[in-house]
Amino acid sequence: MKIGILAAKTGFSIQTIRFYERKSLLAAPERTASNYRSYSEDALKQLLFIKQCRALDMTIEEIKLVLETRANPENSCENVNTTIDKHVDDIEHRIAELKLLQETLISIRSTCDHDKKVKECGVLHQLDSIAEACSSNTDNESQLIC
Amino acid sequence: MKIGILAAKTGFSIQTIRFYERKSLLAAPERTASNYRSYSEDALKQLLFIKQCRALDMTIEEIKLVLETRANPENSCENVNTTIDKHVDDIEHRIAELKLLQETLISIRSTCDHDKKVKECGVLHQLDSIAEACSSNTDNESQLIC
DNA sequence: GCTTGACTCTATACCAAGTATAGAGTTTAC
DNA sequence: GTAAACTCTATACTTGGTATAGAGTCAAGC
Repeated sequence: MKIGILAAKTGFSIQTIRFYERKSLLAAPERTASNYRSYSEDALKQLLFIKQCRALDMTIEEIKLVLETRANPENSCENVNTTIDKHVDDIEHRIAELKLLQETLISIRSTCDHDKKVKECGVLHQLDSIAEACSSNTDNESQLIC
Repeated sequence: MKIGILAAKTGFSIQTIRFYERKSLLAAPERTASNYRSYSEDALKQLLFIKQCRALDMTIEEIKLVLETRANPENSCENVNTTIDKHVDDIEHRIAELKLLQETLISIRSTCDHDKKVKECGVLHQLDSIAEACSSNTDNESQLIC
């Protein structure tokens, strides 16, 4: 199967498939006489597996590790689980951060109703006054937003 | 004030300050006779303002827009508000995505207790079987995880 | 006057995870 | 035979910085 078909079947772009090959996430396939890549069904399965991992936001390095672990059925799957656990944790932190940011944004946004001029804009004044406060406070480390 | 002092006062690294100058986020400062950058208090305030914006996850292009808008007090502040609104929206979507991902990860993770072998690992089986299912289903668009 | 260390300068390369392009060759359909 | 569609390699670009090399500058101590 040529790369265009594989791309259509997996939903990856042709460039991304070649990129994964360069990154050793996907083995270099056979070539035709005219140097076109020729993929097996296994390559398709591998790419779909990779797709699941990417959908779970794993990095390429992490996926490489999972693929290596998976290659030997007698291996312990411990580091696969560790990878998943780490992600669950990371995502939890990220959600917390985003929620805080969301609140800050909404709070700032509430200080300007609509279509005012710059000099009257509560949003800009907020941003300025926080900056001012940080400027006069030399102890940057202890502040949330500075 | 030299760049090292400015870096210490703002919490940005020296490289980042020079990077912002290259990106036209910060005006090129005066130079000393020996070609060292020499910053004013205004540059400090500008950087602290930029810091607030970055803390709100604005991109450099967005910050540039806000700075340009801010430069003229008679301007309408509408696009500043639009920028903030867009961010609130983006973050909401991102949080929803992450929550879904979190659930998927936890669900997959629950299929492997601890220190099993690869061939018995529920996590790997899950990843595989989703990939299999996607492989036999040609209608990729309508599926959540494929 | 000389050296040492701390500071700054420019230019360039690197990170992740791809995307986009140019320019060349190949295959397929009519 | 030719045109469209496909593939190839190589390279540059994206974002928001970070890290390095190699050179120049400045202040302090001897």
